[in-house]
Amino acid sequence: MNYFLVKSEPFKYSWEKFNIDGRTFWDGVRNYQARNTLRDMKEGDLVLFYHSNEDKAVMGIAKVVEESYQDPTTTDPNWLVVDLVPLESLKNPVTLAQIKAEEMLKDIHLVRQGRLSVMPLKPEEFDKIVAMGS
DNA sequence: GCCAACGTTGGC
DNA sequence: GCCAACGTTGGC
Repeated sequence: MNYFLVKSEPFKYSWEKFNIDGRTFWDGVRNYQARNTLRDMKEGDLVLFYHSNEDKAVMGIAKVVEESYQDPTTTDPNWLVVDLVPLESLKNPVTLAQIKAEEMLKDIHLVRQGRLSVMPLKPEEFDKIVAMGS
């Protein structure tokens, strides 16, 4: 079981919209490092859903239900998507400021490499953020 | 709205 | 293959 974090701008695709949809394919990744991470996602892996810009907070937990396949929004074979379903909302969204303030979380990609839109998390980092949000 | 970080592109 | 220029992202 692996753990990840994905980012979305809330006005583009929000956690609320994701919950209404019930399932989505994670498209629009146009960065090789992020693509490689998508490729590593396996069915059943857990993914934190982060809102950039307005909220700057982790909103909830999603689950990978379909491993990577060709991005249906392009014919360019370089790009992939995975299918995600929402699992649960965090009671208290965990803000970027809170994450930065945590000693064990200050080195995660979200902080160190802010522009990356899909990134791996260590199990203990995932657990920590979920615990902070409960 | 500004700016820093950083990935990508293209000229040489 | 290097590196400057440029574009994009995202925090502030």
